Amino acid sequence: MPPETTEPASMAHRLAAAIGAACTTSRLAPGESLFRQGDPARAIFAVLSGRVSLLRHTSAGHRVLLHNARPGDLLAEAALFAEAYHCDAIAATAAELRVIPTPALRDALRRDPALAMGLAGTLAHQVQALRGRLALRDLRPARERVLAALALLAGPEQGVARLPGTLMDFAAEIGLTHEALYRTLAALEQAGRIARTETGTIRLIQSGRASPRRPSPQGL
Amino acid sequence: MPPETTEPASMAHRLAAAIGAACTTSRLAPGESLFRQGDPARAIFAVLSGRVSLLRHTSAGHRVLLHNARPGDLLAEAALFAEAYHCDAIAATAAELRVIPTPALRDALRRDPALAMGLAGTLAHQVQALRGRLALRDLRPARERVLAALALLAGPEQGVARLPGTLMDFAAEIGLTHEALYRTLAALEQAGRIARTETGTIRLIQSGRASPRRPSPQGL
DNA sequence: CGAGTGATTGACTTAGATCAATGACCGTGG
DNA sequence: CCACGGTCATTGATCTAAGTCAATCACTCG
Repeated sequence: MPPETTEPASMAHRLAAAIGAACTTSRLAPGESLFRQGDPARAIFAVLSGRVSLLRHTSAGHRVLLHNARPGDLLAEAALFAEAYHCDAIAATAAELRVIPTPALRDALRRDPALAMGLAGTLAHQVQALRGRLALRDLRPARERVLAALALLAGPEQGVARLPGTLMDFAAEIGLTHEALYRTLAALEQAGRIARTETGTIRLIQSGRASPRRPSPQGL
Repeated sequence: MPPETTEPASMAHRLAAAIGAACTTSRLAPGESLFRQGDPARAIFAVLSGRVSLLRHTSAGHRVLLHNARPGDLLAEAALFAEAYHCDAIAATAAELRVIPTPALRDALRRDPALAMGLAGTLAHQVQALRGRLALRDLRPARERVLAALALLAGPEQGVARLPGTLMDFAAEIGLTHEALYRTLAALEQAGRIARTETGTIRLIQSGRASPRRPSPQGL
Protein backbone atom coordinates (compact mmCIF):
# COMPACT_ATOMS: atom_id res chain seq x y z
CA MET A 1 0.00 0.00 0.00
CA PRO A 2 1.13 3.59 -0.55
CA PRO A 3 2.76 4.73 2.67
CA GLU A 4 0.81 7.77 3.85
CA THR A 5 -2.09 8.71 1.64
CA THR A 6 -5.74 8.80 2.57
CA GLU A 7 -8.74 10.54 1.16
CA PRO A 8 -9.45 13.57 3.29
CA ALA A 9 -12.12 13.14 5.92
CA SER A 10 -15.47 14.28 4.65
CA MET A 11 -15.27 17.62 6.42
CA ALA A 12 -12.05 18.58 4.71
CA HIS A 13 -13.69 17.56 1.46
CA ARG A 14 -16.80 19.55 2.05
CA LEU A 15 -14.90 22.68 2.99
CA ALA A 16 -12.64 22.46 -0.02
CA ALA A 17 -15.55 21.75 -2.32
CA ALA A 18 -17.53 24.65 -0.93
CA ILE A 19 -14.97 27.24 -1.84
CA GLY A 20 -13.89 25.54 -5.04
CA ALA A 21 -11.58 27.63 -7.12
CA ALA A 22 -10.08 29.65 -4.28
CA CYS A 23 -8.60 26.45 -2.96
CA THR A 24 -5.03 25.59 -3.91
CA THR A 25 -2.63 22.81 -3.09
CA SER A 26 0.72 23.09 -1.43
CA ARG A 27 3.63 20.69 -1.17
CA LEU A 28 6.09 20.72 1.70
CA ALA A 29 9.53 19.18 1.99
CA PRO A 30 10.31 17.47 5.28
CA GLY A 31 11.23 20.09 7.83
CA GLU A 32 9.71 22.88 5.82
CA SER A 33 7.49 25.24 7.73
CA LEU A 34 3.93 25.94 6.73
CA PHE A 35 3.40 28.84 9.07
CA ARG A 36 4.88 30.27 12.22
CA GLN A 37 3.40 31.35 15.49
CA GLY A 38 2.27 34.94 15.02
CA ASP A 39 1.95 34.83 11.25
CA PRO A 40 -1.32 36.36 10.07
CA ALA A 41 -3.89 33.58 9.77
CA ARG A 42 -4.73 33.53 6.10
CA ALA A 43 -5.74 29.94 5.56
CA ILE A 44 -6.60 26.66 7.14
CA PHE A 45 -5.34 23.41 5.68
CA ALA A 46 -6.34 19.86 5.01
CA VAL A 47 -3.57 17.31 5.07
CA LEU A 48 -3.67 15.14 1.96
CA SER A 49 -0.53 13.16 2.56
CA GLY A 50 2.38 13.12 4.94
CA ARG A 51 2.47 14.40 8.46
CA VAL A 52 2.55 17.95 9.78
CA SER A 53 3.53 18.81 13.32
CA LEU A 54 2.10 21.69 15.31
CA LEU A 55 4.56 23.09 17.81
CA ARG A 56 4.39 25.86 20.33
CA HIS A 57 7.31 27.43 22.10
CA THR A 58 6.72 28.16 25.71
CA SER A 59 7.97 31.31 27.29
CA ALA A 60 10.76 29.25 28.82
CA GLY A 61 11.95 28.51 25.31
CA HIS A 62 10.83 24.93 25.27
CA ARG A 63 9.32 23.44 22.17
CA VAL A 64 6.12 21.53 22.81
CA LEU A 65 4.45 19.21 20.34
CA LEU A 66 0.78 20.07 20.23
CA HIS A 67 -0.44 17.84 17.49
CA ASN A 68 0.64 15.62 14.69
CA ALA A 69 -1.73 16.03 11.79
CA ARG A 70 -2.18 13.04 9.50
CA PRO A 71 -3.87 12.67 6.16
CA GLY A 72 -7.52 13.61 6.42
CA ASP A 73 -6.95 15.97 9.30
CA LEU A 74 -7.87 19.59 9.25
CA LEU A 75 -5.10 21.89 10.35
CA ALA A 76 -5.33 25.22 12.16
CA GLU A 77 -9.09 25.35 12.29
CA ALA A 78 -8.77 28.00 14.95
CA ALA A 79 -7.22 30.27 12.35
CA LEU A 80 -10.75 30.89 11.15
CA PHE A 81 -11.45 32.76 14.31
CA ALA A 82 -8.14 34.36 15.11
CA GLU A 83 -5.90 37.02 13.65
CA ALA A 84 -2.72 34.99 13.79
CA TYR A 85 -1.59 31.42 14.10
CA HIS A 86 -0.95 30.39 17.66
CA CYS A 87 1.70 27.80 16.90
CA ASP A 88 4.18 26.66 14.28
CA ALA A 89 3.37 24.09 11.64
CA ILE A 90 6.28 22.09 10.31
CA ALA A 91 6.22 19.21 7.89
CA ALA A 92 7.36 16.11 9.73
CA THR A 93 7.57 14.30 6.41
CA ALA A 94 7.09 15.37 2.83
CA ALA A 95 3.49 16.49 2.78
CA GLU A 96 0.75 17.67 0.52
CA LEU A 97 -1.96 20.00 1.73
CA ARG A 98 -5.04 21.68 0.48
CA VAL A 99 -4.94 25.37 1.27
CA ILE A 100 -8.29 26.85 2.23
CA PRO A 101 -8.13 30.63 2.51
CA THR A 102 -10.00 31.91 5.52
CA PRO A 103 -11.88 34.79 3.87
CA ALA A 104 -13.37 32.52 1.23
CA LEU A 105 -14.16 29.89 3.81
CA ARG A 106 -15.79 32.40 6.13
CA ASP A 107 -17.99 33.51 3.27
CA ALA A 108 -18.89 29.95 2.44
CA LEU A 109 -19.78 29.22 6.05
CA ARG A 110 -21.94 32.30 6.27
CA ARG A 111 -23.69 31.33 3.07
CA ASP A 112 -24.19 27.70 3.96
CA PRO A 113 -25.37 27.02 7.51
CA ALA A 114 -25.22 23.29 6.98
CA LEU A 115 -21.54 23.60 6.24
CA ALA A 116 -21.02 25.65 9.38
CA MET A 117 -22.88 23.08 11.39
CA GLY A 118 -20.82 20.35 9.88
CA LEU A 119 -17.68 22.14 10.92
CA ALA A 120 -19.04 22.63 14.40
CA GLY A 121 -19.82 18.94 14.54
CA THR A 122 -16.32 17.98 13.51
CA LEU A 123 -14.91 20.28 16.15
CA ALA A 124 -17.28 18.97 18.79
CA HIS A 125 -16.08 15.46 18.08
CA GLN A 126 -12.52 16.59 18.36
CA VAL A 127 -13.28 18.11 21.72
CA GLN A 128 -14.77 14.82 22.83
CA ALA A 129 -11.84 12.84 21.57
CA LEU A 130 -9.34 15.16 23.19
CA ARG A 131 -11.11 14.99 26.52
CA GLY A 132 -10.94 11.26 26.23
CA ARG A 133 -7.23 11.31 25.53
CA LEU A 134 -6.71 13.65 28.44
CA ALA A 135 -8.65 11.39 30.77
CA LEU A 136 -6.65 8.44 29.51
CA ARG A 137 -3.51 10.03 30.87
CA ASP A 138 -4.93 9.85 34.36
CA LEU A 139 -5.16 6.08 34.27
CA ARG A 140 -2.46 4.38 36.22
CA PRO A 141 -0.58 2.15 36.26
CA ALA A 142 0.57 1.78 32.67
CA ARG A 143 -1.29 -1.51 32.33
CA GLU A 144 -4.65 0.18 32.82
CA ARG A 145 -3.82 2.96 30.48
CA VAL A 146 -2.65 0.67 27.73
CA LEU A 147 -5.68 -1.57 28.04
CA ALA A 148 -8.02 1.41 27.95
CA ALA A 149 -6.25 2.87 24.93
CA LEU A 150 -6.41 -0.45 23.12
CA ALA A 151 -10.07 -0.83 23.97
CA LEU A 152 -10.66 2.61 22.51
CA LEU A 153 -8.83 1.68 19.34
CA ALA A 154 -10.70 -1.57 19.06
CA GLY A 155 -14.05 0.13 19.35
CA PRO A 156 -16.97 -0.96 21.49
CA GLU A 157 -17.14 -4.39 19.85
CA GLN A 158 -14.11 -5.21 21.95
CA GLY A 159 -12.24 -7.04 19.31
CA VAL A 160 -8.99 -6.22 17.65
CA ALA A 161 -7.06 -2.99 17.92
CA ARG A 162 -5.27 -1.96 14.77
CA LEU A 163 -2.58 0.61 15.54
CA PRO A 164 -2.54 3.51 13.11
CA GLY A 165 1.21 4.03 13.37
CA THR A 166 4.20 2.49 15.04
CA LEU A 167 4.33 1.33 18.61
CA MET A 168 6.59 4.27 19.33
CA ASP A 169 3.91 6.64 18.08
CA PHE A 170 1.35 4.86 20.17
CA ALA A 171 3.55 5.12 23.24
CA ALA A 172 3.93 8.86 22.78
CA GLU A 173 0.22 9.23 22.18
CA ILE A 174 -0.68 7.69 25.49
CA GLY A 175 2.12 9.36 27.41
CA LEU A 176 4.54 6.52 27.95
CA THR A 177 8.09 5.95 26.81
CA HIS A 178 8.32 3.29 24.18
CA GLU A 179 10.26 1.06 26.54
CA ALA A 180 7.52 1.24 29.11
CA LEU A 181 4.97 0.39 26.46
CA TYR A 182 6.93 -2.61 25.20
CA ARG A 183 7.29 -3.94 28.69
CA THR A 184 3.64 -3.40 29.48
CA LEU A 185 2.56 -5.14 26.30
CA ALA A 186 4.87 -8.03 27.05
CA ALA A 187 3.43 -8.32 30.54
CA LEU A 188 -0.14 -8.15 29.25
CA GLU A 189 0.61 -10.82 26.70
CA GLN A 190 2.17 -13.01 29.34
CA ALA A 191 -0.88 -12.49 31.50
CA GLY A 192 -3.07 -13.54 28.61
CA ARG A 193 -4.88 -10.22 28.38
CA ILE A 194 -3.81 -9.54 24.82
CA ALA A 195 -2.50 -11.49 21.87
CA ARG A 196 -0.32 -10.20 19.08
CA THR A 197 -0.37 -11.86 15.71
CA GLU A 198 0.69 -9.51 12.96
CA THR A 199 2.61 -6.43 13.93
CA GLY A 200 0.36 -3.44 14.33
CA THR A 201 -2.55 -5.56 15.43
CA ILE A 202 -3.45 -6.51 18.98
CA ARG A 203 -6.33 -8.70 20.03
CA LEU A 204 -7.94 -7.98 23.36
CA ILE A 205 -8.90 -10.91 25.50
CA GLN A 206 -11.69 -10.71 28.02
CA SER A 207 -10.19 -11.36 31.40
CA GLY A 208 -12.85 -13.92 32.34
CA ARG A 209 -15.12 -11.03 33.30
CA ALA A 210 -13.70 -8.58 35.82
CA SER A 211 -15.64 -9.83 38.80
CA PRO A 212 -15.77 -7.24 41.58
CA ARG A 213 -14.82 -9.59 44.40
CA ARG A 214 -11.62 -11.49 43.86
CA PRO A 215 -8.36 -9.79 44.67
CA SER A 216 -6.08 -11.66 42.33
CA PRO A 217 -6.20 -14.84 40.26
CA GLN A 218 -3.15 -16.53 41.65
CA GLY A 219 -0.45 -15.69 44.11
CA LEU A 220 -0.18 -12.08 45.05
CA MET B 1 -18.27 36.87 47.32
CA PRO B 2 -20.89 34.29 46.33
CA PRO B 3 -19.07 31.01 46.04
CA GLU B 4 -19.66 29.70 42.52
CA THR B 5 -21.65 32.00 40.32
CA THR B 6 -20.57 33.59 37.07
CA GLU B 7 -22.40 35.06 34.13
CA PRO B 8 -22.41 32.53 31.33
CA ALA B 9 -19.71 32.93 28.72
CA SER B 10 -20.96 34.86 25.75
CA MET B 11 -21.54 31.76 23.65
CA ALA B 12 -23.83 30.20 26.19
CA HIS B 13 -25.65 33.52 26.29
CA ARG B 14 -25.98 33.79 22.58
CA LEU B 15 -27.29 30.28 22.19
CA ALA B 16 -29.82 30.68 24.94
CA ALA B 17 -30.91 34.04 23.60
CA ALA B 18 -31.27 32.69 20.09
CA ILE B 19 -33.81 30.09 21.03
CA GLY B 20 -35.49 32.20 23.65
CA ALA B 21 -38.66 30.67 24.99
CA ALA B 22 -37.73 27.05 24.33
CA CYS B 23 -34.97 27.42 26.85
CA THR B 24 -35.65 26.38 30.42
CA THR B 25 -33.65 26.23 33.61
CA SER B 26 -32.86 23.21 35.69
CA ARG B 27 -31.60 22.83 39.24
CA LEU B 28 -29.61 19.85 40.43
CA ALA B 29 -28.87 18.63 43.92
CA PRO B 30 -25.33 17.48 44.57
CA GLY B 31 -24.91 13.99 43.20
CA GLU B 32 -27.97 14.22 41.06
CA SER B 33 -27.56 13.06 37.51
CA LEU B 34 -28.36 15.26 34.54
CA PHE B 35 -28.12 12.54 31.94
CA ARG B 36 -26.59 9.13 31.52
CA GLN B 37 -24.43 7.60 28.86
CA GLY B 38 -26.75 6.30 26.18
CA ASP B 39 -29.69 8.56 27.00
CA PRO B 40 -31.14 10.17 23.89
CA ALA B 41 -29.47 13.53 23.38
CA ARG B 42 -32.28 16.00 23.73
CA ALA B 43 -30.51 19.09 24.97
CA ILE B 44 -27.23 20.76 25.59
CA PHE B 45 -26.64 22.78 28.74
CA ALA B 46 -24.99 25.91 30.00
CA VAL B 47 -23.78 25.83 33.57
CA LEU B 48 -25.00 28.86 35.49
CA SER B 49 -23.72 27.91 38.91
CA GLY B 50 -22.13 24.96 40.62
CA ARG B 51 -20.07 22.24 39.05
CA VAL B 52 -21.10 19.35 36.87
CA SER B 53 -18.85 16.37 36.22
CA LEU B 54 -18.77 14.39 33.02
CA LEU B 55 -17.86 10.76 33.56
CA ARG B 56 -17.43 7.85 31.27
CA HIS B 57 -17.28 4.23 32.31
CA THR B 58 -14.73 2.23 30.48
CA SER B 59 -15.45 -1.29 29.35
CA ALA B 60 -13.34 -2.47 32.28
CA GLY B 61 -15.87 -0.84 34.56
CA HIS B 62 -13.69 2.01 35.61
CA ARG B 63 -15.14 5.46 36.02
CA VAL B 64 -13.13 8.17 34.30
CA LEU B 65 -13.56 11.88 34.87
CA LEU B 66 -13.72 13.55 31.48
CA HIS B 67 -14.49 17.10 32.44
CA ASN B 68 -15.56 19.30 35.25
CA ALA B 69 -17.85 21.97 33.90
CA ARG B 70 -17.90 25.26 35.75
CA PRO B 71 -20.18 28.26 35.50
CA GLY B 72 -20.07 29.68 32.01
CA ASP B 73 -19.20 26.38 30.42
CA LEU B 74 -21.25 24.73 27.78
CA LEU B 75 -22.03 21.10 28.46
CA ALA B 76 -22.49 18.24 26.02
CA GLU B 77 -22.05 20.32 22.90
CA ALA B 78 -21.49 17.08 21.02
CA ALA B 79 -25.07 16.16 21.77
CA LEU B 80 -26.01 18.49 18.94
CA PHE B 81 -24.48 16.06 16.51
CA ALA B 82 -25.16 12.72 18.10
CA GLU B 83 -28.13 10.54 18.89
CA ALA B 84 -27.20 9.86 22.46
CA TYR B 85 -24.99 11.21 25.20
CA HIS B 86 -21.62 9.60 25.30
CA CYS B 87 -21.01 10.02 29.00
CA ASP B 88 -22.74 10.66 32.32
CA ALA B 89 -23.27 14.11 33.74
CA ILE B 90 -23.52 14.33 37.50
CA ALA B 91 -23.77 17.43 39.64
CA ALA B 92 -20.62 17.68 41.72
CA THR B 93 -22.26 20.42 43.76
CA ALA B 94 -25.69 21.93 43.75
CA ALA B 95 -25.97 23.39 40.29
CA GLU B 96 -28.15 25.48 38.08
CA LEU B 97 -28.22 25.00 34.34
CA ARG B 98 -29.85 26.43 31.32
CA VAL B 99 -31.37 23.70 29.22
CA ILE B 100 -31.07 24.25 25.49
CA PRO B 101 -33.09 21.69 23.53
CA THR B 102 -31.20 20.41 20.53
CA PRO B 103 -33.99 20.61 17.93
CA ALA B 104 -34.62 24.28 18.66
CA LEU B 105 -30.92 24.99 18.72
CA ARG B 106 -30.32 23.17 15.47
CA ASP B 107 -33.03 25.31 13.88
CA ALA B 108 -31.51 28.46 15.26
CA LEU B 109 -28.08 27.51 13.98
CA ARG B 110 -29.46 26.78 10.54
CA ARG B 111 -31.24 30.09 10.51
CA ASP B 112 -28.36 32.15 11.80
CA PRO B 113 -24.99 31.37 10.24
CA ALA B 114 -23.24 33.84 12.50
CA LEU B 115 -24.43 31.88 15.49
CA ALA B 116 -23.18 28.65 13.96
CA MET B 117 -19.84 30.24 13.28
CA GLY B 118 -19.69 31.53 16.79
CA LEU B 119 -20.27 28.04 18.09
CA ALA B 120 -17.60 26.68 15.78
CA GLY B 121 -15.25 29.33 17.08
CA THR B 122 -15.91 28.40 20.67
CA LEU B 123 -15.30 24.79 19.88
CA ALA B 124 -12.14 25.57 17.95
CA HIS B 125 -10.82 27.40 20.96
CA GLN B 126 -11.66 24.47 23.15
CA VAL B 127 -9.76 22.20 20.82
CA GLN B 128 -6.78 24.51 21.07
CA ALA B 129 -6.98 24.68 24.83
CA LEU B 130 -7.34 20.93 25.17
CA ARG B 131 -4.35 20.31 22.93
CA GLY B 132 -2.42 22.65 25.13
CA ARG B 133 -3.46 20.83 28.28
CA LEU B 134 -2.53 17.56 26.69
CA ALA B 135 0.89 18.86 25.72
CA LEU B 136 1.34 20.18 29.22
CA ARG B 137 1.13 16.65 30.56
CA ASP B 138 4.22 15.75 28.59
CA LEU B 139 6.35 18.26 30.44
CA ARG B 140 8.57 16.71 33.01
CA PRO B 141 9.69 16.98 35.69
CA ALA B 142 6.86 18.44 37.76
CA ARG B 143 8.73 21.74 38.10
CA GLU B 144 8.54 22.37 34.37
CA ARG B 145 4.94 21.41 34.18
CA VAL B 146 3.92 23.60 37.06
CA LEU B 147 5.82 26.57 35.72
CA ALA B 148 4.29 26.15 32.28
CA ALA B 149 0.82 25.81 33.73
CA LEU B 150 1.29 28.91 35.84
CA ALA B 151 2.63 30.83 32.85
CA LEU B 152 -0.48 29.81 30.94
CA LEU B 153 -2.71 31.00 33.76
CA ALA B 154 -0.85 34.25 34.04
CA GLY B 155 -1.21 34.97 30.36
CA PRO B 156 1.49 36.25 28.02
CA GLU B 157 2.18 39.31 30.14
CA GLN B 158 3.98 36.95 32.44
CA GLY B 159 2.71 38.42 35.63
CA VAL B 160 0.52 36.89 38.24
CA ALA B 161 -1.36 33.62 38.02
CA ARG B 162 -4.71 33.58 39.75
CA LEU B 163 -5.89 30.05 40.35
CA PRO B 164 -9.52 29.51 39.48
CA GLY B 165 -10.06 26.86 42.14
CA THR B 166 -8.19 25.19 44.95
CA LEU B 167 -4.65 23.95 44.74
CA MET B 168 -6.02 20.45 44.82
CA ASP B 169 -8.08 21.18 41.73
CA PHE B 170 -5.07 22.68 40.06
CA ALA B 171 -3.01 19.62 40.89
CA ALA B 172 -5.58 17.32 39.32
CA GLU B 173 -5.85 19.58 36.31
CA ILE B 174 -2.19 19.30 35.51
CA GLY B 175 -1.92 15.64 36.38
CA LEU B 176 -0.14 15.71 39.72
CA THR B 177 -1.12 14.60 43.18
CA HIS B 178 -1.76 17.51 45.48
CA GLU B 179 1.23 16.52 47.60
CA ALA B 180 3.53 16.64 44.61
CA LEU B 181 2.15 20.05 43.70
CA TYR B 182 2.64 21.46 47.19
CA ARG B 183 6.20 20.25 47.27
CA THR B 184 6.94 21.57 43.84
CA LEU B 185 5.50 24.95 44.70
CA ALA B 186 7.51 25.04 47.91
CA ALA B 187 10.67 24.19 45.99
CA LEU B 188 9.94 26.84 43.37
CA GLU B 189 9.35 29.40 46.05
CA GLN B 190 12.57 28.47 47.78
CA ALA B 191 14.35 28.75 44.47
CA GLY B 192 12.89 32.21 44.02
CA ARG B 193 11.01 31.33 40.86
CA ILE B 194 7.63 32.15 42.29
CA ALA B 195 6.21 34.17 45.17
CA ARG B 196 2.96 33.59 46.96
CA THR B 197 1.20 36.43 48.69
CA GLU B 198 -2.50 35.79 49.04
CA THR B 199 -3.72 32.25 48.67
CA GLY B 200 -4.86 31.48 45.19
CA THR B 201 -2.41 33.92 43.67
CA ILE B 202 1.10 33.16 42.50
CA ARG B 203 3.56 35.64 41.07
CA LEU B 204 6.02 34.34 38.51
CA ILE B 205 9.57 35.59 38.73
CA GLN B 206 11.81 35.74 35.70
CA SER B 207 14.76 33.48 36.29
CA GLY B 208 17.36 36.03 35.23
CA ARG B 209 16.53 35.29 31.57
CA ALA B 210 16.97 31.72 30.41
CA SER B 211 19.99 32.30 28.21
CA PRO B 212 20.50 29.49 25.68
CA ARG B 213 24.17 28.88 26.44
CA ARG B 214 24.89 28.29 30.07
CA PRO B 215 24.29 24.84 31.48
CA SER B 216 23.52 25.83 35.01
CA PRO B 217 23.89 28.92 37.17
CA GLN B 218 25.90 27.43 39.96
CA GLY B 219 27.12 24.08 41.15
CA LEU B 220 26.50 20.95 39.04
C1' DC C 1 -17.24 23.20 69.51
C1' DG C 2 -16.57 19.27 66.49
C1' DA C 3 -16.63 17.80 61.68
C1' DG C 4 -15.04 18.37 57.17
C1' DT C 5 -11.88 20.32 53.79
C1' DG C 6 -7.75 22.38 52.13
C1' DA C 7 -2.79 23.15 52.84
C1' DT C 8 1.47 21.40 54.22
C1' DT C 9 5.29 18.45 55.38
C1' DG C 10 7.61 13.90 56.49
C1' DA C 11 8.89 9.01 55.46
C1' DC C 12 8.75 5.30 52.35
C1' DT C 13 8.02 2.81 48.04
C1' DT C 14 7.63 2.05 43.37
C1' DA C 15 6.27 2.71 38.60
C1' DG C 16 8.21 4.15 35.04
C1' DA C 17 11.99 7.09 32.99
C1' DT C 18 16.78 6.76 31.55
C1' DC C 19 20.71 4.64 29.76
C1' DA C 20 22.38 0.88 27.17
C1' DA C 21 22.70 -3.01 24.10
C1' DT C 22 20.88 -6.22 20.58
C1' DG C 23 18.40 -8.12 16.72
C1' DA C 24 15.22 -7.62 12.77
C1' DC C 25 14.12 -5.20 8.85
C1' DC C 26 14.49 -1.97 5.22
C1' DG C 27 15.90 0.89 1.58
C1' DT C 28 19.91 2.53 -0.92
C1' DG C 29 23.96 3.24 -3.12
C1' DG C 30 28.39 1.40 -4.54
C1' DC D 1 23.99 -8.18 -4.64
C1' DC D 2 25.53 -6.97 -0.42
C1' DA D 3 27.15 -3.97 3.08
C1' DC D 4 25.90 -0.02 5.52
C1' DG D 5 23.08 3.23 8.02
C1' DG D 6 18.66 4.14 9.80
C1' DT D 7 14.44 3.03 12.32
C1' DC D 8 11.62 -0.02 15.05
C1' DA D 9 11.08 -3.59 18.46
C1' DT D 10 12.73 -5.60 22.51
C1' DT D 11 14.94 -6.52 26.87
C1' DG D 12 18.20 -5.60 30.87
C1' DA D 13 19.99 -2.64 34.70
C1' DT D 14 19.63 1.36 37.31
C1' DC D 15 17.81 5.44 39.41
C1' DT D 16 14.70 8.88 40.72
C1' DA D 17 10.57 11.62 40.42
C1' DA D 18 6.50 11.32 42.07
C1' DG D 19 2.93 8.46 44.14
C1' DT D 20 1.20 6.55 48.60
C1' DC D 21 0.49 6.67 53.44
C1' DA D 22 0.35 9.42 57.35
C1' DA D 23 0.21 13.25 60.53
C1' DT D 24 -0.60 18.18 61.60
C1' DC D 25 -2.49 22.78 61.37
C1' DA D 26 -5.56 26.36 59.90
C1' DC D 27 -10.27 27.48 58.64
C1' DT D 28 -14.99 27.46 57.82
C1' DC D 29 -19.53 25.98 58.77
C1' DG D 30 -23.32 24.40 60.99
